[in-house]
Amino acid sequence: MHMKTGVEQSVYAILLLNMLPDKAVLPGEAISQQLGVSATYFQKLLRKLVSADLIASVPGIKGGFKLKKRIEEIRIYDVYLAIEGQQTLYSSSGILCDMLELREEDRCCLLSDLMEEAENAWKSVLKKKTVADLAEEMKAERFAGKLESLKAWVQDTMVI
Amino acid sequence: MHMKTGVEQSVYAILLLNMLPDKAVLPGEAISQQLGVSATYFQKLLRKLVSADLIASVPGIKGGFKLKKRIEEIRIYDVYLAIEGQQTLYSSSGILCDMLELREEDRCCLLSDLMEEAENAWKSVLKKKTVADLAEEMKAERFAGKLESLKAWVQDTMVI
DNA sequence: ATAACATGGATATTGTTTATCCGCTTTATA
DNA sequence: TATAAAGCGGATAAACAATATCCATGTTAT
Repeated sequence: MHMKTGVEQSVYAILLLNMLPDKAVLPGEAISQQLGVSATYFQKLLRKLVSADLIASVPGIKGGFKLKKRIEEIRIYDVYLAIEGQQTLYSSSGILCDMLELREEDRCCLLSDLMEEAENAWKSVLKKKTVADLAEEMKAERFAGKLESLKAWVQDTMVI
Repeated sequence: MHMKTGVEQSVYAILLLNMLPDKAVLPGEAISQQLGVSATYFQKLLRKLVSADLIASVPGIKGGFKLKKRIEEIRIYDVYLAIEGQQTLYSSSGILCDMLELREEDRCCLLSDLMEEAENAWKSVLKKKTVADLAEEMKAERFAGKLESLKAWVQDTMVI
């Protein structure tokens, strides 16, 4: 039971895209190179972010990706949902139904309600924080110098 | 990202063991047969419950498993922990460290704190409920008849 | 027309979970 | 004291999910 690495990668990709000036885009390959992850696979994840309407894609030469929403409007939960999908953390395998010889419709799993509550508690924390909050944290002094290099890289790499 | 099926199986196994009179045990094979799961694999899970001190095992002929703690003292969280282990739901892959060229020791993952908080929120729900609470819910009328059959099966199958 | 990009499907690789097998120890009982 | 039935632990296989690659296609600036 472990969160996919794509969630972390996506959050940082979004932070990169946020450094773009208006109208500019960043090619998928450049992003994955900066993140240090598999380019071909990360393209698949970028697709999921597009489907979730978090980022937009521009095809053709001078194409790439850019934000579709402002980072203030992108919760960590939204990124999680885009990458991991709707699947719940727990789903009953119906053991109790089988043991008690009840029909599935009777919803006889004793754990479902609790697990749902737990998952909601978990999600609600992810809903509290936006990518903008993280961008704010990234302004800390200890990052300052390196952050400038990163912004410079974006300026160099973006296409307009 | 999905919880192992062993957690649900273990909870119901514990509920079965709770139907045993003092001194009696239930062989692992009988338990897995009742649950309708793979016997050889479920033995491994039973071992984890033993290691976690939730149940006790008795070797030799007339051996088997019985509860070590009262179900009032077994939280769903304890079962989860026994089966899934200490591994956290999220762990940083250090992407930001790499991008900003910082050392790992600088703990520069922006998500870690949030994810830890979310996981704690999740766990705290699992800590609120004990297996005894579920045993109580199982007394509902709609289960009544079948529950008696189950208890009868335990009486028939247990060894003393 | 061409080159650089995203798209989507098919497929391979890797890792984790689930499942099996076997040789071992333990213990009640014949 | 031999035996049978149980748990124990290590090695290994099978099934599944996550990660990664490849390729044919569509789009667009030059």
